[in-house]
Amino acid sequence: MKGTTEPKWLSESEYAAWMVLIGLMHKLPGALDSQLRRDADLTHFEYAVLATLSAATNRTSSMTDIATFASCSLSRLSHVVSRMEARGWVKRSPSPTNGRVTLVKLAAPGMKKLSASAPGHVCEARRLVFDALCEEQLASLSTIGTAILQRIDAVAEQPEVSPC
Amino acid sequence: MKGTTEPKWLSESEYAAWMVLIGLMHKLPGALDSQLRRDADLTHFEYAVLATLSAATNRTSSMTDIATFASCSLSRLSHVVSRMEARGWVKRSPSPTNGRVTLVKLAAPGMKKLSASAPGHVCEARRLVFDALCEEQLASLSTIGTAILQRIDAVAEQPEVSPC
DNA sequence: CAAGATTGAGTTATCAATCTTA
DNA sequence: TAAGATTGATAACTCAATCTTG
Repeated sequence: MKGTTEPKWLSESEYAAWMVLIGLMHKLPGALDSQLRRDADLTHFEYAVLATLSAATNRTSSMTDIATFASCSLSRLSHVVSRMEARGWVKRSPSPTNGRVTLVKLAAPGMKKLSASAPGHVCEARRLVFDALCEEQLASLSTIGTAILQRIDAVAEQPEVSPC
Repeated sequence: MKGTTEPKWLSESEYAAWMVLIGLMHKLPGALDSQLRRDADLTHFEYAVLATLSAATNRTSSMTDIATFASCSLSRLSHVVSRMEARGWVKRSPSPTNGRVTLVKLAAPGMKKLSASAPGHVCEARRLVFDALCEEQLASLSTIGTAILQRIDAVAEQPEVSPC
């Protein structure tokens, strides 16, 4: 795909893109956490969980489904949901139709928390990302990001197979 | 810039791009960590520190400069460098020209560790990212990422100023 | 036994306070 | 006093082990 470049190492343009991507990966989460922590006493990950639930049917979702949406391990989610439940934002209950499944429901205080923090967070997203991009770049970002995510998901299935 | 969209909320295309970006932020670090932990008993962040030092003049750099390159806090870096020093990978010493500055030098075992783990890591980078993109997308990724990083750095300077 | 989820132990990150030197 | 860096306490994450249900 990249012509005749040596496959084991990165080309100059690849290296440049890699550095940018790594920098983005390290800085964007921190920047989002900063704003939410400062203004709403909320982790970006907690925000993501609240947002996922608010968009779900009946504001309820299973642990596994939330973990899929939020791109995290079930273990991490379980710890976080425990803290959120202790704060009264969500409520856990076993699924009536499948005893193995835990359903998480967004409670009123959690919805209130989300509503209160959403405008500031959206504003920060606009400041950090969308104000910097034109329509074309926005579409490009979606396409490129989606392609990479597909790779990550595919590799997660077969981590041991090394093509090198 | 986005025409007549309501500034407080995201448009459909913005929302789609945002979800992709968040997913990427959550998954890519984990994917890189997985490969390095499994194959080299190394965090991606530790790898980044080693790589930064290997590229520096005399394989030596100040804490502040490393933190800038690796996009992290000085505090986090200090803890990590302590662990790396305990493993014999790097060595700290006060700067002879400025007593406030700590210089970190990449030691032979650290260089060996980096050399041993680099091919596998580069391979994973290729698998996850570059194999999925054409030349044009690669360039686009650099441009877009750079634009966002500039915003993040600018906001980091003036976090309290909210334009909403 | 496998899927869904939880737990606890150990590790790493974050925040605020501190220390030293220019 | 501010820059550069470190430290310790607290909080969060990761991994492996475990538990329960289908």
